[in-house]
Order: sequence, then C-alpha cells, then structure tokens
Amino acid sequence: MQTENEFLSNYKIDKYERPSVTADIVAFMIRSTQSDNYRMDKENRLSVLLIKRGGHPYKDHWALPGGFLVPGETVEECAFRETLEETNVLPVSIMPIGVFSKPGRDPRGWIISNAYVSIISEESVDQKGQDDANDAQWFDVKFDQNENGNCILNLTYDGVELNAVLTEEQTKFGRTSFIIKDSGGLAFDHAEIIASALSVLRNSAKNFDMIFDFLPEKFTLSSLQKIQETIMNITVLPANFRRKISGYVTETGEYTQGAGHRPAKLYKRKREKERE
Amino acid sequence: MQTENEFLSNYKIDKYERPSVTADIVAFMIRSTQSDNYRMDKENRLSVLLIKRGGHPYKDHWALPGGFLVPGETVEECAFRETLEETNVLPVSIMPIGVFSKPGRDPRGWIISNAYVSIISEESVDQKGQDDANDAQWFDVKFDQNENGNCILNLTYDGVELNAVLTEEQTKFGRTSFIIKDSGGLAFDHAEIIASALSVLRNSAKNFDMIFDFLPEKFTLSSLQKIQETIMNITVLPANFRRKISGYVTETGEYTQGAGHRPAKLYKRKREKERE
DNA sequence: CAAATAGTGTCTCTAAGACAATATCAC
DNA sequence: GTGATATTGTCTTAGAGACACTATTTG
Repeated sequence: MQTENEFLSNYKIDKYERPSVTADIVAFMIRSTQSDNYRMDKENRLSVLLIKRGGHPYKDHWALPGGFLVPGETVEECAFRETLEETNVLPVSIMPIGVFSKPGRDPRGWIISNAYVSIISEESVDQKGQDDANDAQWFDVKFDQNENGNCILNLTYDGVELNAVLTEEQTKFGRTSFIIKDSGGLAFDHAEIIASALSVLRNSAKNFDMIFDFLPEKFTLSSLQKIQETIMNITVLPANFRRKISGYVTETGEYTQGAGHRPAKLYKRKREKERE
Repeated sequence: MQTENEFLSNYKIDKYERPSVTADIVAFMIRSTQSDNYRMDKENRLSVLLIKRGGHPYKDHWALPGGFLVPGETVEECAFRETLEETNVLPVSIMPIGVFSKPGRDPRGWIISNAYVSIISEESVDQKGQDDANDAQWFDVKFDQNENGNCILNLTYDGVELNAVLTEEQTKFGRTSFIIKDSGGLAFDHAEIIASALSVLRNSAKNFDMIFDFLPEKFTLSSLQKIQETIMNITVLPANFRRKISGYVTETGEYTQGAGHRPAKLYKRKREKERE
C-alpha cells in the first residue's frame, strides 16, 4: 500500500497528452475625438487592441494580444501580464469571457484559450505612450446585433477595415455565444472571442460594473454617461442617468473649468462597502 | 522565407511546458422528501454530487467529479462527458463557473480546472438508477453567507458531515470568489469551487435561467417556485411568483391529480423565441 | 447674448411586494 | 366539513422613462 508521498513521487504527469493554454485579451479603450466646435463635448468611440502577427500562423493577420500560460501563475495573472506587456498599462479590472477550445481552432495544434476583457482608460495609455515598434493598434469597433441573430463586427483603423460576420448561437445564463460565418481577416477564432467580449461588456455596463475603469479617478457624470452610451449603443436622458448612478458615486467638491459652458462637478467612484 | 505550411510542419508544440487541464463538475439536484401528512407537499433539499476518492492524492476524501480534457473535445464537451459518466444522466444545461489555476492547488503538479455547474432533475436520476459501486453520493447542501463575508458550507450525507469555512474575496461582474479558511475535509480546492458554484447558481436562479432544468418537462408553478426558494434560500409569496414567471411558461391544459387538495395546472417552459 | 452642457423637479407607467379573498380537491 | 394547496385581484411603494425647466459658463 502506497502512502500519498510515495504515490506523488512516482506520479508521471506527462503520461497523458496535454493542451497548451493561453490567455487572450480583448482590451477595450474609449477614445475621444476633439470636435470642431470649441464648446461642444468630445465624441467617444469604443476601440479594441489588435496586433498584426509577425510570424506564422496567420502571418500579417490581425489578432488579439495574448500568450501562453507559464508555470507558477494563475490564468488571471497571465491575462494581466499579457495586457501589461502589450499596452504598458496594468488594467484595473479584467473580466473572464470564457474558454475557447474547439478542436482545430489553432493550426499549431491543441491550444485552448481563456479569454478576458480588460478595460484601459485613455489617459493611462496617453501618459505612458505606446510601443509602436510592434504592430499593435487600437481599432474602432462597431458591432450590430440585428434581430434575427446575424451580427456584423466592424473594426477600422487608418484605412484598414475588417468585417467579420457571425451568428448568435445561444444565449444562456446571460451570455451569448457566436459562430463565425466570415472571420473578416481576423486570425484564429478571434472574431468569435471579440463578439463574445462585446456581449459580456454590454451586459455588465448595464449595472455600471466596469464603466468607471474607462475614466480617470475623477470624472463628470456626463462623461460617465457617454461611456455607458458608447458601450451599449444607446442613449439615455441625463436626468435619469443621474438618478440611477447617484448611489455609486460621491462628489469631490471640485469642478471642471474652461469648457465653454457651465462647470460640472467632479465625482469619484463610491466603493461597494461605503454605498447606501 | 518559410511558408505557413513549412512553419507548421516544423512547429514543436512540446517546446514549452504545458499544464494538464480538467473539467470539474458541481452537479446539483433537488431532492424531495415525502412528508408525514398525506396532503402536505414534499420538502425540497438542494444536493450536490461528491465522489470518495479511491486513490492518491486525497485518498478517502470527498471530491467533485471531473476528469482530464482529452484531445478532440471542447472543455464543455468534457464537462458533459464527465457528468454523464458519473451520474448516468446527460445534463440539460451546464454553466461555466470559472477557471481555477492557483499554483499548488493539486499536489500532482500543474493542473488547472475549468469548473461547471450542471443541473440534474431528480426524475432522470431515479429512472436510470445510479452506479453505487463507485463512491458517488448526493450530499445535502447548506450554504450560509453572513453579512461580514464569512461563509459556512455544510455538506451532509447519511452521517457524513463536511463543514468548510470560506471568506468572500471579492464580488465583481456579478460573481463572487472565495478563499478557503478550512476545507472541511474536501479534496483539493473543491470547497472554493462549490462555494463559487452556489453563488453562480443563486445568481442565475434570480432570472429563472436554469430552474426549469431541475424539473420534468411538465410541472406545476408551485413546484417551480419551491425550486427557486430552495436554491436561493428565500421565500416569496405565491401570487407574486406567478406574476413574474408567467412570461416564461405556457399551460399544457393538463392538471395534477390526487394530491389531497385543489389540482394544479401543469405548465411547460416557454422557449425564448416564443415569448411575449 | 447665444450656444452649449449641468443640474433639478415632477408626472406617468410599470413592476415588485404585501395581503386578502376565493376555488377545489381527498379524506 | 376540514385542511391543504391553487389561483385571482388589488393596494401600496419603488424605480424607470419622459419632459419641462432653471443654472452657469465662454466667446
């Protein structure tokens, strides 16, 4: 009869075939464009980080940042590490999207991907600048889910335009999964991952789960509202937005200046514990 | 310059260290106990399937059913397969809980677990019987989350009682993660996985996501209500439950009989598409 | 002052919770 | 009839959406 220690010292973990495991990141940022009119607010556009692959497979195709899980880290830590490496920014929050493990999804072999959404605030990227040596670029995102389950994922950046076509497979437990009809030039199954990420993002924007992470510490309620509207592709009346958000924020006592209109109060996020 | 095919034929996937990947299943069933009083309804108890480990590591400890991912299947398929093998029942729905990958969580080495909740209806198990040769048993579940973040997970079966103590780590995106203070005799980090599963289950029971899967095709609204109450550990007034659920069900025209009180209409689930 | 955003008050409608009342069966 | 569940109706309250109105700044 073996003891546990004897068992473990004889245990050969490489007896069975094992997959490679990656964490892939759908990093979202909201970028604002200066308007022509000096007193009008900036416009917001949702954007996602893609990387032009320098090597095989899918050489010269655009892909999500990500990388292989290494010993001694959790999958979540791997996602944080990869985001940091690609954006130079440690994201405030990452959110699991799902595990993508269809056989054949990677021509190199048996590779399963754990996908995460990460939220990057525009100011944190501007501060640190970005490594343009690698082919990392922020693409503007349009994602239309029409009523009969067909979806167009449109990604554009400086003349480059990717159009992926997907169908909604099923919505279960508040999450929708997609099937790729046309990858639109995206590498691997990354169109599917991005669509799932957008679905998750929109869902969690409903209850303000992560909209704060797109902004600096202090923000106006209008800017917060625009974030939610940009993500969810909706518009809400300011009065109603203020009422709903009021429990999640606190005033700082500070105001914006020089905007060409009435100054706005700056707010901070109210942490869960302090609320109510 | 290599072509993609040349690259792939030279690609050595075992160049890097890889983890073993498992799918672990938190299978829930709701069991009813006959009451003494002929006209009173049965009582419901939430139960979870555990297996007494026959070999090292954690020999003779209770653990979740699960197994290693094999080539050619998705992680989700692996979860379905493992549930079928352990319960003889193909679950209607499985729901991802998360990836558990803390280094050291398995003494055999680098093993990461994808955890799923699966829902088993009592009648499907009774029909097919169960393989009692292996040490698989359904444990009654009590899970109390008190206000300051300390939780007791209580599992009982025929004299066996496991008590795990956990603390809530954080609630993000509607999901809570836990840290084990005392595993209560459960193998690996399975106390943490079960706690997360219960948290996910309770959350998705709110919007009726999976409560139907606990019942046969035709059911009464009272039985459905009891399922929700048992999972969420709450009570609601029948009148209000009926109003809320009304959009999700359709009448069959059939009635229950011989229950010692007014017969109840039998309902079927209304599929998403047909609703409204 | 004009144009823009900031912020408040209030009306309506809907959904949720509480509760009262009635219906129907097996014994 | 009794005791149990089944089912319907209504009152109250909380919250969401719509909308009108006021406030404040800069060119």
